[in-house]
Order: sequence, then structure tokens, then C-alpha cells
Amino acid sequence: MAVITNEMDRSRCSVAGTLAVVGEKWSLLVLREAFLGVRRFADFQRNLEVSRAVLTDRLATFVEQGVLTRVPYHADGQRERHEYRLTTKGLDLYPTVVALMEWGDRYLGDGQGGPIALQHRDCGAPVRLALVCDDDHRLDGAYDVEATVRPRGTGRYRAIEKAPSSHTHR
Amino acid sequence: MAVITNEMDRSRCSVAGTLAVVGEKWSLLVLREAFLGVRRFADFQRNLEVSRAVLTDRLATFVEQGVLTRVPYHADGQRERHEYRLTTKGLDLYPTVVALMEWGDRYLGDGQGGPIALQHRDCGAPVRLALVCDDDHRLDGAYDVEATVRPRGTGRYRAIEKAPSSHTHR
DNA sequence: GGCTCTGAGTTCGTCAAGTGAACTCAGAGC
DNA sequence: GCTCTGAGTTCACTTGACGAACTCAGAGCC
Repeated sequence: MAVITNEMDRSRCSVAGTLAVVGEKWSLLVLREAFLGVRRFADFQRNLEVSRAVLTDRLATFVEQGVLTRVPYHADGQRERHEYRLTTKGLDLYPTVVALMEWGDRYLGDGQGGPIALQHRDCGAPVRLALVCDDDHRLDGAYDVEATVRPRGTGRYRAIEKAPSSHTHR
Repeated sequence: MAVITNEMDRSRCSVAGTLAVVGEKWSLLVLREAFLGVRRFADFQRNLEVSRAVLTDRLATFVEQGVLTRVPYHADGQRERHEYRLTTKGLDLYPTVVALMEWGDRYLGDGQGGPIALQHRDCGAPVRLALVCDDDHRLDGAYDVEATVRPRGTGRYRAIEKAPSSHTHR
């Protein structure tokens, strides 16, 4: 099983920490399948065509990290087996998977939208990710955002100095 | 340089395709730095502590994929060098990086919010990712979304059959 | 003109991670 | 007793990452 360490620089932001959990090969594809409803080892393996050894490792890592839980079940005329279900912590990775999907749909497909469409369960309208602020403005992208760094151990933020925030290289 | 192929299953959704571009080790951390304003080889290398060989490969892959452009510049008393700037295609990966950051802030940090805060440039309010639908509803998460598969080559969608969508395993 | 300094790589030996194929193991059914 | 199946584990091989050393081009200094 993959051991999650602090070796990556987490001091600047949490991206590296999250990648320590979901950044290995196949991890995010396993999650994609989980979000599509897949729960069983054999189904993950069939859909992804990943080697059993790696799948075993990725599932075990997710269980260890609290992203999936291992739940016993007993199917018709079969012995007891386990299935893997998303926890709340795992469900909260949904935006990450959607972000990857939206980018792929925009830049890698045929321009017709990707093979999977997401709809609001209540109203049926297409669903997308949006950058919003707490004053309820809808932002256009990275240029509308200013990043500030909070020094370790304090509750205060200061502006980034050496690294200009994204607007400076428009 | 990494060669991007179609070998990963793109038929089910675009996640695998996007991961073919940004899924290798260090790729998303290079992008994180780019979004913080880093442009030069030596700065990426210093901030990430990644080996030069890998950094060279990741930057070259991004340039080849149109995520970064290589722009010559001439600094004070230095010979001409190149810097790497985000293209529109690259800037559109911002939600992916923010999604990773938000999850890390929520589950890996001290609960005080992560080391980097994002604010709306216009109004200063905190910025976050949200799932929204075209009827302007704000969704809570994966359970509010229904995924439908569009068969290859058609413009129509049908409901997923074998793999139940996420609400079925609440 | 020779020497050094620096940014931006490239090369290389070593080690970790992923791959496909073969092997294991436990229970259900015949 | 024999076979079947899901879920792994083991193994030989290949690919990818690592750190250290080497290269290369131009600027500045003497």
C-alpha cells in the first residue's frame, strides 16, 4: 500500500497534500468509476483495465485515507465479499473529478461535449463548476482571483511577494 | 518528453484524457506554481525541488500540449532565455487546481483554512468552487447530480445502465 | 583572449512504481 | 472430489523518478 508522507512541500498550499492521496496513477480514475456507481473490485478492474496489483493498492490506500469504506456484502449463492463505497470525504472529491472532466470535454473531445453529461437531479438542467465569491459574484477565471499567503502558525494573511499573482502575467 | 496517447479509456469520459496531460507526477504542482505567477525554469525548480530532468519533461509536455507557451525574454545583463506562460487552455485548468486545494484545506490542514487564500479581485470576498446548474441552482454535491452517457457518434444521451449514478448508493 | 559565473538543460546509474501473466485461496455448487 | 469465481499476491520485466555530474552559450571581468 502506498504510504502517504509529508515529503512534498505542503507549506505553500494544499495541492501537494491532496495529490499525495489522489495523485498516483489510476487513483482519480478509480474515483471516477466510484462516482459512476462502481463498488466491486471486479467491476473496477473490468472498466479500467488496470492491473489487479495496482487496483488492490489504490483501493487499500483510499480505505486507509478514509476516502472509501470497505463494506461486506453477500450476493446470491456467493460467499461474503467486500465492496468499496465513497465516504463523505470521498464524495467531496467530486469537484476535482468534474474539473478534470470539463477540461477534457472542452479541449480533447469533438467539441460536442464529452461522453458523459451531468444534470441537476431536481430540475434536469446541465451542471457545471463555477468560481464564485462569498458576495455571490460569478468569476470568469484565474485572472479574477487574487491569492494571498497565510504565514505558518498565524491566522493572518499577507499578499504574495516574490511570486506575483496570476493577473500580472495576463 | 512524455508522449500523450489514446491508450487510456476515453470512451467513458474525459477524465482519463485530461489525466494524460496533467496526470503525471509534478504536472499539477508545476501548474500550481504557474498560477502563482512563476514563469522561469529556475523558479519552478527552486519552489518545487523537482529534478531538472523531470521539470524539463513536464514543461516540454505542457508546451507541446498548448498549456504553456515558451516566450523569449532578455533580462538585465543576461543572455536571452525563455519563460513559460499559461495559455488560455492552461488557465482553464484553474478549477482543477482549486478543487485539489479546497479538498486539501478541508481534510488535510489544521481546520483553519489552508496556507493560501483566494479572494475575488473586485470585491475581496473569499472565492470557492461551486456546482451550479443552468437554471442557477446551487448544488450540494455528487448526490444532486445525475450522470448520463452519450453513445459515441450521436448527439443524444441515454441514462447509464450498468453503473448506477451516484444517488443510488447514498 | 582566457577565465569564471549562471540559467537551462542533458546524461547516467540507481531505485521505485507500473505491467501482464501466472499462482493462490476460500467458499458455492455440481 | 472437482470446478468455478472474485479477490488478491507473486514475479520478471519495463518504465519513470531521483540525485549528482556534466554540458553549453552568452555576459562580465581581468
